[in-house]
Order: sequence, then C-alpha cells, then structure tokens
Amino acid sequence: MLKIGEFSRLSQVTIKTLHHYDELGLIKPAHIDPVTNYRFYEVGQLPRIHRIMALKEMGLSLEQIGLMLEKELPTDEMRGMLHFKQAEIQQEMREAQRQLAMVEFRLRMIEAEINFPELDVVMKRLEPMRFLSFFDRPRPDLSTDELLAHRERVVGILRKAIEDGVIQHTGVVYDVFHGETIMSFHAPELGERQHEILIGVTDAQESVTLEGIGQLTARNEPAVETAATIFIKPTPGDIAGFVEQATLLRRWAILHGYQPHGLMRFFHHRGPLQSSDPTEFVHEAQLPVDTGD
Amino acid sequence: MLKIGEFSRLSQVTIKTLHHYDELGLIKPAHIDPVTNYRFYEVGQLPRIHRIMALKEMGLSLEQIGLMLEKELPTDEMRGMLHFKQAEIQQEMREAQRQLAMVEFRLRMIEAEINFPELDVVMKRLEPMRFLSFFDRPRPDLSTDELLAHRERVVGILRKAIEDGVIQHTGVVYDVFHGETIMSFHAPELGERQHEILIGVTDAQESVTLEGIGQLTARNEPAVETAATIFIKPTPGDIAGFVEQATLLRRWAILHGYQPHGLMRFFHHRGPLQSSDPTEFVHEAQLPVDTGD
DNA sequence: CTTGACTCTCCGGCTACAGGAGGTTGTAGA
DNA sequence: TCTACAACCTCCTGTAGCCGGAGAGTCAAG
Repeated sequence: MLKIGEFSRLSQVTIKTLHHYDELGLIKPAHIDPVTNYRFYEVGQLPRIHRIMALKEMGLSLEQIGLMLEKELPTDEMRGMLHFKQAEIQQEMREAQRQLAMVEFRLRMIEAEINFPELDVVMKRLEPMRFLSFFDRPRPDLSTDELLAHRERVVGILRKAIEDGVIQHTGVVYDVFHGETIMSFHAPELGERQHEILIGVTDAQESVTLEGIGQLTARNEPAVETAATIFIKPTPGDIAGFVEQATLLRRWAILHGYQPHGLMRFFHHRGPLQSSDPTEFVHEAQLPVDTGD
Repeated sequence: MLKIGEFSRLSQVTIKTLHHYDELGLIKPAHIDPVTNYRFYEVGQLPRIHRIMALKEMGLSLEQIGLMLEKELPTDEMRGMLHFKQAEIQQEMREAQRQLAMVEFRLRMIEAEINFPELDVVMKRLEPMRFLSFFDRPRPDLSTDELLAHRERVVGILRKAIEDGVIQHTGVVYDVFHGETIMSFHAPELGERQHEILIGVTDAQESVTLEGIGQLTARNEPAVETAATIFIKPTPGDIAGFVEQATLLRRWAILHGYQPHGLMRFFHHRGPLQSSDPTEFVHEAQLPVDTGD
C-alpha cells in the first residue's frame, strides 16, 4: 500500500493529476481510508497509470483513454481510434507547417527593411452565388482620360439598371481582370483589355441586355476557397498599388502551399460607388486557391 | 456604419468573436448606440480585424496580438515575438512527430497479430543521486542453480549491511547488466558475466567494504532522461521475458528518435526483496536516452 | 505536545470562444 | 396599427486538463 505521495513519486505523476484521474474514474486507489479519505494505491497499479501516461503522450484525450482501458475493447475499435488519431496528428502537422510559413513570411517582410506594404492574408470561403457577368472590352486606342470616361459611362448604365429594378442585385460586386495582370487593363500593350464585372443577383434573375453596353450573362459560381487581403490605397489612380498587392497575394498563396486556381477578384468594401472620398476606399483582393483538402 | 451582423459577414468573423474582442479591447466598434447598446463598425475597421485574424492564424495568442497591434511597437520586439513563435511552432512539430511515431508504433503492435507483449513507454527524468555500486562477477562455470544460490548469498549480505546501518540506503535499488544484453548474465557463452547493483544512498555515505563480497564504490550519478516501461512477469525465472522487454524498449526509443545513451537499468517496484510471491512482481526498465533538447 | 510534512476537499483560474436563456430593437408585411 | 420575425443585447455556463491556494484534518518524530 502506497500513500498518494509515494505513488506519485514512483509514477512521476503529480498528486493533482492523480486526484483528477480518481475523480474521472481513470484510476481509482486500491483502497480509501473511510475515516481520513486518504488514498492508498498498490504497486500493482503502476502499469495502469503508466499506460495512461503513455496514451496521453500520444495525444489522446482522457475520455478516449478511459475507453481504451476498458478491458476487452475490441481490437478493431482500438485500431480505429488510433488511425483516427493518426490522421488528426497529421492534420495538426500540416497546420503547424502553415503557421510556420506565415510566421516566416512575416519575418522576411520585416527583415526586408523596405517599407513593405502591409499584407494580412486570411482564408475565406465564398459561398456559391449567382452573378450577372458583364465583359467590358474598351477599344485599345483610348487614352487614359477616355478610358476613365468610358468606365464612368458603363457604371452609370449599370447603376441605372439597378435603380430601375432591371437588375436585382445582392450588393456584392466584383471586378475581375482577365489578362496577365490588372495592369494589362491600363497598359494595353501588355495584352487584350478585358475587364469583367460580376454583380451578385438573386437566383431568379435571368440574363439581361442593356442599352448601350450589351448583354449581361447570368451564371452560377460554385463555392470557392480564397486567400483574401484587405487593403487601403489612398491615392485614387494608384494602379501600381493594386498590382503590387495582387502580385504579393499570389506569392503569399504559393509560399503557403496554396495553388492559385482562377482569377483574382477585387471586392470594394468602399469604392467609387459608395464614397466620393478616395481616402476612405477599402478594397479586398480575393484569390481562389486549391486547399488540397 | 455597419451593424455587427454585416461586419461579421464581411470579415467572416462570428458575432460572438467580435463581442469577445470588444470585451478584450482588441477591436472596439467605432460607435456604440448609448440607448440600445448596438455596436456599429466602420468599413475602415476591416483591415484591423483582418490583421487580427491573420495573426491568429499564425497561432499567436490574443494577448500577443493585442501587443502587436499597439501601433509603434518597435520592430525589434515584433521580430522577437515572431522568432519566439517560430521556435514554438517548431517545437510543436517535433512533438507531433513524436506522437505520430508513438501512434504508429502502437498500430504496428496491433497489426502484428502476435500476442505482443504490452509496452507502455513513458519518458522519465531521473534526479541526480548518489549510489553505492557493487559489481557482481560470478565465476562463469556456475550452473543455474549455483548461480541462484550465489545471488541469494550476495543479496543476503547486502540486506544485512543495510540492517546493520553500514549502508544507509534511500530505498532505490537498480539492477544494471553490463554486456550485450541481460541474457549474457545467464548465458555466459555470450560474454562476460557482469551485473551491477546500484543502491541509492545519502550524500554522506562513503564507499564501504563488506565481508564476503568486497568493495562497494560510492559515486554520484547525474540526472538523466530515460525511456521507462513497467512490466509484470508472473513467471519467476522468465529471463527471456526480461530480455524481450529490454530489446523492445530499446527499439521503441530508437524509433521515436531517442538515442540510447548508457545501460538499461531495472528497478523493482516489487521484487524478491519486497515480496515472496513472484506473481506480484512489478518491474521497471529504464533506458537512458539523449533527448536532443 | 508540538512541529512539519502530508493529505483531504473545495473553489477559482487558464484559452478563446460557443451555446443558450431571456429580453429589447428594427423592419416588413397584413 | 398590429404582428411576426430577424437581429441584437447582456449574462451565465461549459469546454480540457489540470494548477494554485485556502482552510482544515492526519501522521510520525522529537
């Protein structure tokens, strides 16, 4: 018969823990003095506490350990639990990998003492949604001013369609730049100017044709995982800022083991449609990726 | 101004979490209606919540995040925290590796449908301690019976020394077998018979010479990490059982990335000295290892 | 008989929220 | 105007695996 202190010393398990396990029924003292409530253990209980600690070091919960200790647990169940735990640990390791990548990315950002743009990337899942898609393909020979005027006209028509109820939108509007980078939209020598506007709409909404710009095609987009970053660009025409952010986001994704999968979308939490003060603009770039899950 | 629900939708952060962060002061609503207590956020707060989530995904605690968000936190401190976190994650990964090794070891034990011996290994730290060391080197030509008689004589002399107070022991007694395996002690053709008995003693205890067996040398053993397993061998003379357990423990350590470092020790929680009933024997094998820490 | 080591039970704390009760507010349709 | 019903509020409890401490009883030695 060993008092709890000695049992604790032999097994290297703290008294608090033994109390705890007693309460949970994991290992009960062989004898309890009914007068003093002192716990008395036996040497023969050492294998059991040892087994508990071994299972615990494997990362199993006390509840699971309790199950495994019930003698006559079928081998299959045991195997099942272990396989499950195995998968869990592997998942944890992947998670740790990702965390490590993030920390190291951030460290590199600090080390490169350049005044690096802030980049806080978060994984976001976009729910499946129905969109009206409008492709804007301005003539390549427009000057910058002409291009801006052109866009204003397009936005005006779209806004009017919304006000008239021709388009019942959900408030979600994306800009998607097809082509090498967003840059290509503004520097036509880099490729074809193609800019897609996606307007979130109700399931009932069908394709529509609008005077002056042509057809908006309805389509359903599936759910997609994205790497997303929010950014603020106080300078209105700062296209370079957009490009930089987009490039950086793409690099972030790749460095963190996500395969970019589709075109980057820009969502304007507060853009030209919501505010006239460019210093208040808040944009969000979202890059669809394969998570590998 | 966004109500909490909308802010939650945009940021993909649950309302509960926003409440929580408000309480902690991580991100407070731009405005709170003094009548209804409704929280109102601004679009401009999206970058901050985004940054919080990004830092959280790196595994930082909310407290740390709070520190990092205090503007003007010196770059050095930032770097320091990240480096610390980096080390922490790497530690976690090593831990996960170990857990995985343990789970897989156990799975293999199950898969090998042989009635595998139970093996619950736990890491234990042995505190530094002073021992009296006695080397038992019986003549190689003894028969098994003669060997047992010899050992009984040795143990008798030691016990008497303890009773007489010549040895003030602490209750800790180890058997250490020098040579290829324990087996060599019982099968002399495998090597020299060498068996060391370590008797834990007080710091004051000096080396002693005992009539009939010779000198016991006092020495201090440093603290050491061990892989330890407790086992029960109901059959008294089951040397093979000891050997098997020892072999298995050594393999366990290697498979789990611990470099064995020294000789295996056997500690008898209940052995011939404490009980005359061999079915009650409880032994513990301890293998000193390098943990690499 | 006292001292100090040991043990007991009970309570609070740790992290980062989730869930739910019970009540108020805001909005849209009948 | 009434009535749903969604959205929001505060407050309380629970999670996992213990640790720390308070306050009180127990045990062995001097």
